[in-house]
Amino acid sequence: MKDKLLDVAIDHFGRMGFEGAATRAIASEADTAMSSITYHFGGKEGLYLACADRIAAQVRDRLGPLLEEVGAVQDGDREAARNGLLVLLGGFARVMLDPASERWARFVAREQQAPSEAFERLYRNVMKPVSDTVIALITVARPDLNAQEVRATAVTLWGQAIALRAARASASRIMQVPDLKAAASALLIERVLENARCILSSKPENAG
Amino acid sequence: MKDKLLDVAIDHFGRMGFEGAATRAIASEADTAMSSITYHFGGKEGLYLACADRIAAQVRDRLGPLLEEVGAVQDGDREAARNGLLVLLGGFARVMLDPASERWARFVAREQQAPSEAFERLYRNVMKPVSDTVIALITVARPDLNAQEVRATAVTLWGQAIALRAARASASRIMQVPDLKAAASALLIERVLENARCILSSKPENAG
DNA sequence: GTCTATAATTTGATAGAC
DNA sequence: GTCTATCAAATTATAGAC
Repeated sequence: MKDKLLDVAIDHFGRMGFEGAATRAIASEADTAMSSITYHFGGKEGLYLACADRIAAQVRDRLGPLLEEVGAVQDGDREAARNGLLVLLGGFARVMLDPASERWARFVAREQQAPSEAFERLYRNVMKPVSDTVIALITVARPDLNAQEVRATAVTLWGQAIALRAARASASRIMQVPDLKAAASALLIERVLENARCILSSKPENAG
Repeated sequence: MKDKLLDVAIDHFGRMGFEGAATRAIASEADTAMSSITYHFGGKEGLYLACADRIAAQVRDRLGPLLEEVGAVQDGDREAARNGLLVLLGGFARVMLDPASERWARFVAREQQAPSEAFERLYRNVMKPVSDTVIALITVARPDLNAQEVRATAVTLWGQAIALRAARASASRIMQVPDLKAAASALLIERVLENARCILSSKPENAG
């Protein structure tokens, strides 16, 4: 029952925000009484934070294997770093385009715009582990960039994929399709990776 | 008074969503009575749609001059198309990083995740004019891409800049700064443009 | 653990004075 | 145009039965 409440709550909070979502409506859709929320989570705010923890756990399950796969890369092995980044970025873009990410992505998008304690948990449990790996790989792939340039590259590189979810309504209109189904998604991922190859291969005179 | 109500409403709707925002609180912060909203906008929903129109007008004022500046590019003039795109993308990224866009960006971000009639108005009045120009320019700058690849490139290219606002909380943490002030912003814009140069200059064997 | 019943607030809309 | 007063409905939290 806790899990069902959380799934429904993530959807409601994502669609209507913390204030807009009604615990009564959440409980009702989860086929239980509103007071179950008080019992399990202590109240509306406890439920909200538990949603963040659940999202973090789900995304970790999905990206964790990829993170381990690209794990450690030898210093100076640009080719390996580049390939690792492409695997990671491709996987991330697929998650962003996956219909299953729609529900929790709304929740995360709100937290990005107005971060609360829930964002702290999301950042600590998912975003930071991913970005640490990405930064390490870019440092190897682009030895010509200084530390801050590497971080800025991480932001812009991943931004391409983030926007596929964050600006999804615009993206599907620009692609002239009612929704980002298989064909359009494949094309977008291909572009993200093609752009990434170009970005990560710059300044080849320093290459290894 | 209408304008003051709209400014406050954009902020409240952006922060708490349509359901979460309270007309009473909006009116109060605008130093007027709640019934003013009924009088001027017919109700909560009328106020919400008027917010979208106001945002569209503001962004148009800001991007309009740039759109005209890069306006028409000769077919085959890759250099001009590339430069126009860099001007446009740089201007757009600056808007995304501008603290002034924070308020209305929250409103737009919500509409991207769960589009309503308000998104229609935003798309028609701002996003489409911009994307039409971008697509035309990319078509010239990258003659090796087919029509759908051009559109996908527009999405990913602009995605870099969109994420600077849509994932701002993550971006500032990754850049290790409390907020994206001048120094970090300049670095991010520089990276966006550098990446864009790389992406737009690919396949130079077809170049002009 | 789950439920019903209820208390205390808050909400959007509206009527009507000025 | 702007205000106050008021209504019906919906909100969260809580008490207490089972």
